[in-house]
Amino acid sequence: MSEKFKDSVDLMSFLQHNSNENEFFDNTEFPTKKESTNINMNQNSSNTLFSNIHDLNTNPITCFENKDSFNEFELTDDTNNYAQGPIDENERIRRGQGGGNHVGGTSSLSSLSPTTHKSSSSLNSNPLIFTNDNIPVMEESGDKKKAQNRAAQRAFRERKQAKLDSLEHQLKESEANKEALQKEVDTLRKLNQEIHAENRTLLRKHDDNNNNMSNSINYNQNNFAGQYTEDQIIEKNIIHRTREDFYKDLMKQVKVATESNSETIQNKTYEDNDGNIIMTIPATWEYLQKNYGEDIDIIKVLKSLRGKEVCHGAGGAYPKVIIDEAIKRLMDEQ
Amino acid sequence: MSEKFKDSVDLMSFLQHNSNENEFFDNTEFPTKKESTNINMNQNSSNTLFSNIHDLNTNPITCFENKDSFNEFELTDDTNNYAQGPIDENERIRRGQGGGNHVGGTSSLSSLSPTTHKSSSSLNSNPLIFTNDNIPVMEESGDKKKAQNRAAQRAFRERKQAKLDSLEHQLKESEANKEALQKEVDTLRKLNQEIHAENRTLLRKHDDNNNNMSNSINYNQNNFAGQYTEDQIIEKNIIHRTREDFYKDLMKQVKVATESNSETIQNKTYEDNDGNIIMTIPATWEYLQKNYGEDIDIIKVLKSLRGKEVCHGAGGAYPKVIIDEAIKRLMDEQ
DNA sequence: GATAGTGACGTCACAGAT
DNA sequence: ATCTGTGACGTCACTATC
Repeated sequence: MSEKFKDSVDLMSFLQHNSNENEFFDNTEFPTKKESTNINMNQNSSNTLFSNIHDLNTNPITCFENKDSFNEFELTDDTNNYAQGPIDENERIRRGQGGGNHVGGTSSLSSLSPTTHKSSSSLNSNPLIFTNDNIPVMEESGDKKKAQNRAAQRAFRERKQAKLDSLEHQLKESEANKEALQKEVDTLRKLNQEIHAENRTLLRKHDDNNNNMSNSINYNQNNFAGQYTEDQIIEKNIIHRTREDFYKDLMKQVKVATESNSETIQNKTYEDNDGNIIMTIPATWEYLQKNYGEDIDIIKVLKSLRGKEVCHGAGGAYPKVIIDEAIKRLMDEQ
Repeated sequence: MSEKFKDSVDLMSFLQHNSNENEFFDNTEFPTKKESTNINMNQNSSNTLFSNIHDLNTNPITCFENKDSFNEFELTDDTNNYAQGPIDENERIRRGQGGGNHVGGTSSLSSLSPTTHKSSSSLNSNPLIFTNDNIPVMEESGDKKKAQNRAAQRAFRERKQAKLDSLEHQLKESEANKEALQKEVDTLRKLNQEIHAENRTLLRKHDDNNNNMSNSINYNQNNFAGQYTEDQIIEKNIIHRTREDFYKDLMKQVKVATESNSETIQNKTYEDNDGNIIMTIPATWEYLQKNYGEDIDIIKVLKSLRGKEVCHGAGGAYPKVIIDEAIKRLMDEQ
């Protein structure tokens, strides 16, 4: 009963219902020996009541960590507000509900359970209040403890819920980011493919033209004797100019690449005759650093790669397959 | 009390504690009128007990949706397992705990609260069982309902927890994916830049050649009117030829550069504002390899250089002074 | 060593589904 | 009309922390 009305301000209604309730309680599982407890009960109830009113209403701020919790009880007075969201204190009172309906039992009874209950006796500073018969009536601080527990649980639940909400939000955001990134990857890949294709086309055309050119040169040669050297010269000039320009461009590229923090991997990465990607050691380093820099010990990988170099003039190179294998091994180890 | 031991199989211990408890319950808030309730109580308790044993133990599968819930009670028998994870049924019993400790009160009492309680009376098909005195003893289906509620709540909690776990897992995965995608984006972007630069170089080359060609074409044009279209065709061909040649040259040069291992160093070496030579890590590698490849353990040097990186977007670079110092140290060691 | 935090649970109210 | 799912809450046991 004290539990039942613990949070209730409605002392009058409690007192009103009292006699009737006693009628009912005749059939409780725990028959008590005598009377006089009625007075005790009332006394207890009011004690409990007041202590709880103090705990939960007059000074709720002490019970709750954040203002929200507090406002919960201050803002709303809608007693019909069952639908969603936290329930305000009035509503909680109105319902007189919750698992804690220890109807007809004082909290001290809990210490009587066959299970080991240390809390009631060990955790309370003033464990028991005695009537003049020296019969333990109730634990004042036991109820205090209960009030604390209630508040703690409430706060905890709120934190938990907030955490859950945040989690959900994070996930949503992460998924959105992922999608955006995936789109970007697709776009970039496509773009890459296009440019690459263009470059390849240029290359192929170049070869064709080369042939064309030599054909045409031959043709010219056939048709115009003596033009050989001139054609050659022109060709050379063109080549030469091309070379220089190329080199200039290359340098420019390198500069841009360096400045923009974009490395010149292509200089160190190539395909062998079978189409396997081969990376020189510097390229390997870059590759590792770029893609796994935070996650693995690059030097370890390089060490594990030692001796697996394929022939390469510049002091060793590794097939990308081998590198990836080594990375996988190392990551599996971790 | 029936609540207290609702889920308990330990009827004996309950009975043993019974008398003592009655002593204590003398001071409950709800003194009952008479005796004979003792028998009733036992009866009730056993009723309750059995119905709950049935609900929760002998036929637990009816209470829980999934096999996991069921196994919970089958797998573990560790009564000391407080630490984490769900508690098996034995543990639950041992504790005899939970909010539902309606000590000393039957569930029917809840309907006596001043708040409107419809459930007990309206939601139960067989609300009350009467003793031969026609005194309501307990609600058989009330307890049934409670058992159902317990099971439902338990299942719900488990689902909720599973959901939360899954959520966390999803988030983790999503984040990992995100990171991978981000890396891919970076890689692709870089690659794109490179290819694009290459493309641009090609195009510029092309334009240059174009100009060259068009000069000569113009010249030709000047000389041979009406050749315009043919010239255009030629121009196109020539342009292509030039491009291709350019590209070949590019490749050649790159190859030379790579083989001779001389060109690419400068790509990664630069001077800082004070004129100090700074080498990126790949540059360092090349530098070491080229100049000391046979004499020292490059990896050792790199290791000794660790942590001495200066700021460099591409993942670290070392002042040449530092590198040389490290080399000297290592050589002195040997 | 009192207190807060947390895990587990049971109870109730209520909304829907059946 | 009954059952199920869920939100809210309180209680207890235990741990961590100051």
